[in-house]
Amino acid sequence: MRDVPTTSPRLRTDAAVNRTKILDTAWEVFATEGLGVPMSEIARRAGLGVATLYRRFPTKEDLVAAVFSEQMVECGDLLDVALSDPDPWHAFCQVIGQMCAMQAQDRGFSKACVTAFPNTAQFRASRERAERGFAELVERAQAAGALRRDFDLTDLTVVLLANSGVRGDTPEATNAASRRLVAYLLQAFRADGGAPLPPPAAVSLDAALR
Amino acid sequence: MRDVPTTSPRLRTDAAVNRTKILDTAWEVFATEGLGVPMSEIARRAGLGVATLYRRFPTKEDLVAAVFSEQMVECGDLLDVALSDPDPWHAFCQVIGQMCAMQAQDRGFSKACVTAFPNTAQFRASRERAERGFAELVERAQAAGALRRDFDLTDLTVVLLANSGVRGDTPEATNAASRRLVAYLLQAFRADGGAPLPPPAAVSLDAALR
DNA sequence: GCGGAACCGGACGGGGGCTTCCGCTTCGCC
DNA sequence: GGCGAAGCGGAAGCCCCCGTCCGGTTCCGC
Repeated sequence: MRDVPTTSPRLRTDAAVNRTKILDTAWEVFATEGLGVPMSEIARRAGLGVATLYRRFPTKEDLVAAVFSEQMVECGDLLDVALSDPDPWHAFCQVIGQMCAMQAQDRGFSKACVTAFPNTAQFRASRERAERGFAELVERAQAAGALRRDFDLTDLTVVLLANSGVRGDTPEATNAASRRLVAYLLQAFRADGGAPLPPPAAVSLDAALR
Repeated sequence: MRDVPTTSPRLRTDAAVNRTKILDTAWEVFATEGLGVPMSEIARRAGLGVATLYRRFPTKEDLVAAVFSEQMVECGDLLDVALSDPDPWHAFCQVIGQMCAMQAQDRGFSKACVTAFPNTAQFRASRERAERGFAELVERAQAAGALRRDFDLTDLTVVLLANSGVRGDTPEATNAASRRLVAYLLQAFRADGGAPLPPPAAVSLDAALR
């Protein structure tokens, strides 16, 4: 999937290996440190020269888009699973929860969602598919009387943006805070209410942004 | 208040005027464009040289901290008002709503909350005062049976972080999204539930980050 | 094996932002 | 009004990061 971007004239074997190395390294680094990491650093960690990165991905944005596109596909898959769930409310909760968990665990993903990424065709496609799937899910959950009727599709964006802002001192704290937020929100999304919450998250305002 | 940081040997009148100019300009620019704006740009808009900024505020962080400290005081005042409200739940909602509104209207404020600001004494003081006040408010609201008992003080941080992540294409969209989020969260914080929501916010994932 | 093309890596250029330096100006006390 | 100190402005220094260039190396078809 990742070796055939569009209509590549087939990469030389060593180049293909390096491309994978770059993608894997970038994925890990972006997830851990965020998108602010220099290209040279990624090259260094991948054990390659900078030129190799730029030959494969002409600009940094291209690299980020490539890494991010994998995540977007993951989101789509996640939605497909949810759509085959017989319980619409359970499916709805799963989707929200898992997307937010992905965001919380991957610093780059959050930023990537918000920053400029409208340039890849594949990206647009995945995204529209996800939106359609989510709309279907919402409709089902509302029809079942589980989801409040004034829930709007744009609320998904609000949730994702809000969740992207949540960040703790450690990955664990971030996850905990995200889970806490999601639990509150799902509570609010429910037509009725009343469910136990996960433990409070140990985050502080002093948490570093980068 | 702003002319006597700690134990200043009294500023020359022109210098004091310029200091105010800097502070006002910085406040406006940070609120509008965020913290990413270069020092030179702030100097230009204030009609001053760069050196003047740096003489008054040795580092950019100092300038941001100075601007932000005014906001923090505002937060404290806001809490005092709430503490004199006879209805604890109403007061609680007001505090959450107003703090989030401040954040939503001021791009710099959100970032400033999250980024490094532990360095000013005045800042620490304001903040601790705010925390104590909020704790008091929470206790009252819980005693009145309006706020759920498993609400934790750290949830305020989660709310503020989440709200700081919400950002639309326009200031209006940002405000709308923030209001929407807050309404959902307050709904979830309530011991029971069920209240109408403000209209959905017209934000998109394509919203620019800076 | 061998030749050419694709590939690799480190050094280099360009730009932008934070911060400092220096000669000139302005204020305010006497 | 005069003089010293504080203030001012713009230019220059420094560092970091994106993106490019060139000489050497490795792969792959024949």
